[in-house]
Amino acid sequence: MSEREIRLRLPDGSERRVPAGTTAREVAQSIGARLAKAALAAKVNGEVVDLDRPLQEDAEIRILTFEDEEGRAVFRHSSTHVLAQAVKRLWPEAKLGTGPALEDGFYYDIDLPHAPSEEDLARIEEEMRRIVEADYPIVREEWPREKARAFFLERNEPYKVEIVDDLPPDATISVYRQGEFVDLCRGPHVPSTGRIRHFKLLSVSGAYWRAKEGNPVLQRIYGTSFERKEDLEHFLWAREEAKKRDHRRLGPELDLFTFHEEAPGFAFWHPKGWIFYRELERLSREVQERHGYQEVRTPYIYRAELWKTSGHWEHYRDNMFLTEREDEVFGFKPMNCPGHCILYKEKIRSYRDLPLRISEYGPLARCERSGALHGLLRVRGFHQDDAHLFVREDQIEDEIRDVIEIVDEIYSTFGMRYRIVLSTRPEDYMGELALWEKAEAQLAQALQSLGRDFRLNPGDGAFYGPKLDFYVTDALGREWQTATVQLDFQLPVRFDLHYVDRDGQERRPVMIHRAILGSIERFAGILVEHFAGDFPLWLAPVQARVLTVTDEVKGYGAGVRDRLKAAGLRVELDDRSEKIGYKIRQAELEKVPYMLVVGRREAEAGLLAVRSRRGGDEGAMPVEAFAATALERVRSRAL
RNA sequence: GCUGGCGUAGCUCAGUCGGCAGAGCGAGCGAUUCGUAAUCGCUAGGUCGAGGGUUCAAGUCCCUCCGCCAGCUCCA
Repeated sequence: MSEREIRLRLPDGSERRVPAGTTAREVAQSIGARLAKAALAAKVNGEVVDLDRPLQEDAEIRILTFEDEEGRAVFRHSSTHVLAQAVKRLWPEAKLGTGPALEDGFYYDIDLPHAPSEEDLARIEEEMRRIVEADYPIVREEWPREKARAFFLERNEPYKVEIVDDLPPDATISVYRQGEFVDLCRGPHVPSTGRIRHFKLLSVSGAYWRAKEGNPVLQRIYGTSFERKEDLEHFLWAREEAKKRDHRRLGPELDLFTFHEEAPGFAFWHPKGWIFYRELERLSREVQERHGYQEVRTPYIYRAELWKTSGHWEHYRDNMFLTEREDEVFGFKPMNCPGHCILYKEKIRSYRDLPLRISEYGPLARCERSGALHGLLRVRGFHQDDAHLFVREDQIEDEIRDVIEIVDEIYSTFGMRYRIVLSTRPEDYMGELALWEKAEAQLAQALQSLGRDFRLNPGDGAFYGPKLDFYVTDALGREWQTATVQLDFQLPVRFDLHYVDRDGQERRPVMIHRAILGSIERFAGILVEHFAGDFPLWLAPVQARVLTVTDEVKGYGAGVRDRLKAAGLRVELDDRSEKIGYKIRQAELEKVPYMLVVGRREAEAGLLAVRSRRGGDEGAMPVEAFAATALERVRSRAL
């Protein structure tokens, strides 16, 4: 047998020669014992494979560990097999569906006679622990189609049989074996069950087989797993913490907003919540005015004719609130763009008028399906920090750069980081190919010129234009899609928009839909959770509360409150005949940033004693000195 | 919209086998005049989500609807 050699290129650029047939595991071992121990799978020429896969050709290879997104996916995927094995041991009649990895966990859809209870989950976990202890090797086998089909048929796994039957004729059919358990699976997997040491089953819900209504409902068992115990513990802590700061609990508790069944999907903003909401709008207006945006307010109900022109009638009608009057159908606007197109058309536009930036904070309504509603995060009635930019083709790049600067200004104010995803032309695109390519190049160029990393999501754009989506990360590490920049080549055609170019010719502008906070309602909900209701001073509905120690200083307290109010702070007075500790406790629970204690000492010296929610007792100071510091924090929107 | 679960005082929850609707917190009133996270006492507070049914009797059992929750789905 000839000892053929192959060349492997490692991520650090180095190259090494090994005999053909060397496994990824052996490569990892040759790199280092630590890496070999951490190795979960390997990425060979872009394909994620088992560590035991023999390498036959020259390749780029990367050993995947839990630090890699793909490594985690393999780890979680193997976790689902441990889960499935445990369930099959406890309920042999269970029929397995599919069990993929999620971003921070996994699930397995299983046909069980009854929904597993909390106790059942505990039993499954116990069984999983035994499987992990046993440390079964996870072994890949490739089978002929008929063998796989017969095997799963015989084991009474109709869903698996269905998957086998649906695989393309030329597909390699692989199964993975661990102990007595065999699952149809493309893989790859971690080397043995002993790797899945730290896991937790989280919840159960129903899910249709293959996500198709009408199909049988399987029990979807959710769980998560980590390589390190601390990471699992941190994950579970963050989950608990998320529950605690759920905006649906904190909102009413802090008297910000409520929901009522009389108007599902629409928020009632209370006085305190509305102060917070308006501060968000104010920030948006400030930034956008500086960037040359012009705010307008357009109608919220239009004749159906308008929605036919815009294409919403065809594509979005199911999500619209429609109403009929005098034999005519009207629709409440789900978006501002058609109204802004009407504004654009009012005049003949010159190339000099562009870019034209029209912003609006008006009410929007989308009839989200009842099951989709979720506090402020998914509502039917909302407002966006919306704007439509009408630009020449050659202005796209500059304009995108300007939008990204706005995004920066706004998100840095909240101390939130974000990442950008560029989605490009889908298969069913409309419009000219040349325009698409030019626009996509400008989007990428804008990002590159600002030195921004971004992920490419090829083919995920809308049929009318490519887009940028922004995902912000909150204090618990959760990601939220908020800002979006959407190029639109179709609406200008539908509304027959044009401008007169330098040469006197009429040309088609490109429209850019963009929102930075997105739905302000939704963003408000995200912020409540991000700050756990503990808002920075500029957002706090009540910025300071004057607390009197005894009744004899009521008058002084009222005076202090009035002076601070006059200075421009949002201040309340608590002069009830309660003990100071009680008043402080209450103010703390209401998350008031500054508690200003006034007793006889302060009254005599003309001072106030500052206690800040974050810093505790900060000592006494003159009223005006406090006002000046506080106002400066508000002005700078300090965190 | 679909699957499953839930709905009792402002909030959190208890309510057994169908047999007089409860607690804590909060609220109101009164007393207390106190120095950095809970002073004491008294009082009020309910269409048990809505409608229908079974029963001598329904918070409890059955049906329909509404809302909420976990998912699915959707997200021109």
